[in-house]
Formats: sequence, structure tokens, C-alpha cells
Amino acid sequence: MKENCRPTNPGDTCAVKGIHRNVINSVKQKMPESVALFELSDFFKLFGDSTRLGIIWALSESEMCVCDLCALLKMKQPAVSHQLKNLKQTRVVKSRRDGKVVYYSLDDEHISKLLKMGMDHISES
Amino acid sequence: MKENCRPTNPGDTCAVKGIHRNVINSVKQKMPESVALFELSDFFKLFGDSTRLGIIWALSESEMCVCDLCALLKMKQPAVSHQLKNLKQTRVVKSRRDGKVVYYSLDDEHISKLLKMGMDHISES
DNA sequence: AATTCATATTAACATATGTTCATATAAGCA
DNA sequence: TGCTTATATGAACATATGTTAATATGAATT
Repeated sequence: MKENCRPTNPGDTCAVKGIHRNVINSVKQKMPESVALFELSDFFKLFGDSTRLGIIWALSESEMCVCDLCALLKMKQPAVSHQLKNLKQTRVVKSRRDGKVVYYSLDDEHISKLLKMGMDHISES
Repeated sequence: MKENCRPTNPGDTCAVKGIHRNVINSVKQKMPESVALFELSDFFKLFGDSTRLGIIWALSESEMCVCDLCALLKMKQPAVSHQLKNLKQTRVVKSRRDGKVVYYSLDDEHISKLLKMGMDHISES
């Protein structure tokens, strides 16, 4: 790629360097650490799959066991367990055991708020 | 409420069919249409990539042009444009043109709230 | 109109991510 | 103990998704 950038003011360069230096610098200071961005995207990624989102939504309505989730969402049991593992590792979901049955529920109230907010957004077409 | 995996009624079976029929039915009624779940997960998917999340976060701080985003995030221009296209199609982002330069900004106030909420969640370790 | 430059697009490629099958674990019950 | 059941795990496979490189578009200036 050629270097095709003509500065209009000193400090204002373009093409892969940015036209508005002041804006860039100002925003740069407000950006989260790149590590935080990775964590945050990993978090949102959990909501980015429809089957997992189904699980999350269901758990936002009621505590449920693995078996019930399978029935509700018509998924195979290992698939549900896998997703629940992901969700648990990232503390979206918590579990309690009662005999053979393991019950899952949302770990946090933020989660259902996030769900509703997202739904609001796509609803206002 | 709790019962074992033994069918109490015909039709109440476990193993891939669900233990707690009443819970399942109750939650089922509160679940969004599966189409809505797909749309919603597609929406959240946009936040599930760290480079795209970088773009979104940056735009939540200030309107910026493509070129500036490249400089800020150290990304190649086609990559930025590509992501912006995704974001625009789903109305996360809007654009305005001023001469040769196209400026992007968030289309909605919900978006930055979502960002902050997510960040709050992962911060409370 | 020709040229320059900011941005957009397309298709090929690489990688991440979800699903599946087979199997393992853990708990209750005979 | 053995057996059954609910859940968990591991590895192979399939697919989705982001990146890249090459190229195209469109606006402004000359």
C-alpha cells in the first residue's frame, strides 16, 4: 500500500496514520486496556450464540436443571453441558447440586438487564 | 417442586425430556420467538470481537473517521471498513459523509450503556 | 476530464467456535 | 457392591467468522 497522505496541518496526517490527531489522542486516553477489551469481548461473545442465549434467557426466568434445559431447547445433553461450562467459567451462571441433579441459575442480576436492553434495541426497528 | 427422574405422569420422563414439566412449560411461555433469539444473538455477536469492540468503544467516546480509527486501533483500512459495514447494517453505527471523509458514530445511546454494563460485570471479579 | 485519495468491496484464506459421539464421573438405590 | 441415572468431559469434525490482499468506487481538486 502506498503512502498517500497529505497533511493539512502540521500533526494532521492521514492514510493509516489518522487525520485528526487531537481526536485520536483524546480517545486513546479513554480507551480501556487492550486486555480489558479482550475480556469484555469474551464476555459478550457468550451472548452471541443463539443456543447459549436461549439457555441464558431461560435461566433468567427460572432456575433449571440440565435435563430440563435439554427438553426446553431441544438440545442434546452434552451440548447443553458444554455451554453451561462456558457460562460458569465466566461467572454468568452458577450451579448447585441436589443429589444427582444439578441446578443452574444466573449468577448476577446484570445479566438479565443486559438481555432486556439488547432486546429493546433490536425491537426498535 | 423437586422430584426424581421417575415419571409421575405419562409424558413426564427425564433423560433428554425434562424432569420438571411445570417449570419447562412456564419458562417456555416466557421465551422469545426463536427468530428473536437469533436476531438478538447476532446483535450481541457484534460485541464479541475485540477489534470490533475497540471500534465501538472508540465511537462511544467520539465521532471518528475511518482513517482515524485505523490509526487509533492500528488496524488496516479494509479491516476497519469491513467491521464498520457490519456495524452499520445492524444499526449499531451510523455514518455521515463530508467530502471524501466518512465519519462514524454510535447510532444509539443504548450501546454505550451496554458497554459500561459489560465492563462493570467483568470488573467485579 | 484526469488525477488523487479516503473509503468500500470481493474472494481466498486462516482460525476460532459449536456440535457430536463416545465415554467418564458422581450420586442414589437395590 | 452392582446398577441406573443425571451430568461432565475429550477429541474429531464441521461450520462460521475475521483477516488479508487486490481491486473498485466515489468525491474533490486541478
